[in-house]
Amino acid sequence: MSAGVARPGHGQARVALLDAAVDVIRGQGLHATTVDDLCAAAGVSKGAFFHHFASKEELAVAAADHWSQTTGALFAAAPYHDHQDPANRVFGYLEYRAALISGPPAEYTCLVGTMTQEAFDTSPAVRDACAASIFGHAETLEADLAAALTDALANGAITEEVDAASLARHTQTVLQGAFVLSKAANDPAVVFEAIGHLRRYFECVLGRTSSEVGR
Amino acid sequence: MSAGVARPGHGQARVALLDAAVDVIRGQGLHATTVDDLCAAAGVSKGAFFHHFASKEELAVAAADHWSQTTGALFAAAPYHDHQDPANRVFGYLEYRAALISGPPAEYTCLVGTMTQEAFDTSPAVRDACAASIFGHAETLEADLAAALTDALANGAITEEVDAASLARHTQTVLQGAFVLSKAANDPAVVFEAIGHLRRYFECVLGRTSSEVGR
DNA sequence: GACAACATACCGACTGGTTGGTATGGTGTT
DNA sequence: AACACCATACCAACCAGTCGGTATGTTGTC
Repeated sequence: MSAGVARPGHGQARVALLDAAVDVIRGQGLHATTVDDLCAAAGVSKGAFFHHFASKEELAVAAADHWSQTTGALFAAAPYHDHQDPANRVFGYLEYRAALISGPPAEYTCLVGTMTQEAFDTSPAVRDACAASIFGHAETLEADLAAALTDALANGAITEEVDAASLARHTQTVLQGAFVLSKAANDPAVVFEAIGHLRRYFECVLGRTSSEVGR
Repeated sequence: MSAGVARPGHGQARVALLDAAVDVIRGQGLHATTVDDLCAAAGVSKGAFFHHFASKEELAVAAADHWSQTTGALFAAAPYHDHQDPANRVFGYLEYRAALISGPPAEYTCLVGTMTQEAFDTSPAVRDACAASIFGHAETLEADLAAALTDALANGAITEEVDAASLARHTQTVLQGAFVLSKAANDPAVVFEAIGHLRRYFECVLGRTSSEVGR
């Protein structure tokens, strides 16, 4: 994804380093990734690194923010928002997540999920940035889930309404867990499996199937 | 949990180090944990460390195996196996998992889930040991789930049977994901939430409620 | 049961390579 | 010429792993 060999142009070192951080850290974790690793992957010198970031920890925080922004933009522009029915937007989100899974785990797993585990005790700043990214992304699903739930309640499809915010968080729970198992097995199949279970759960909670979602 | 101050008795250094590894690595990850950290936590010298383990990586593999054995024994002796109904054994498992959640995240989260993320690219041996632990534990749920599913199918509670092995894996997916979110938020509540969603999913898939499980 | 011979368990100072971070110098743009 | 941007050389701290040595059993022999 990132440059690698070719040296980035003038003024591009910062983003090159952030992109490299996403690639490398997802594979080997934050602490196993050295500053030199990042510089090499970004095709940038150590001077450039410390010109833009005061410390490795500051880069990690910036990488988490960068991740939030790039993935946020990706999902904001995704086609599933076009569905009229809010439930279809929810199912469309799951389909879109599945469509993003390809290649080795380091390319489709989540940066902030990986960093969270390591940063928990060693760096509150990184941990908080990761938390903001995960829970911030979950919040983008809340409105659609809430609308789908009230629709289902009005239609009589369900009798009991579960909490939309909690359901949105659960989506991230399942995906993060799927990434862990997927890395352990070194196999993307686990992620598809998990998304399938999550879709079935949503069908149950929303009292309907997802068959009408255009594939 | 482990000794800490008091020096362990003769012949106890190995288990002291393994117990210390479980505690420390769950908090700060594998690579951020130094050999000296582990020796200090175990109350053992560096010489003892390298007497028992040829390298830090070998300790990590041994710690994963140790984790498999201790947790395996814990769950094997857990009371949920006593239920007559296989579905109740499944719901009892979830209750038992929830009952284990208390204190800070480093005390209730999963060692091998934490190490998986870091070891993925850096150490295949550790990754494989983690995978064996996770998927091995999932397999202990398969029989009960399969039995509960065939029961439900026979009772007419459900019409379509989902794969028991996949469902067992999904249990671990949800728990691992819950641990990630729980560390990010530094809050055990997310885990309870996730187990609640998983229970509701099982109720849906098994076509019944879990109310009759003795609390 | 005493004693030699050996094996296992452990200690802690030391080392050589690594790593995060710095100091300084160079280059292009305004 | 001033400034942002970046490269290279370098440093001090750190860390995995080593090594000589001690202490505590264990085993066999008489």
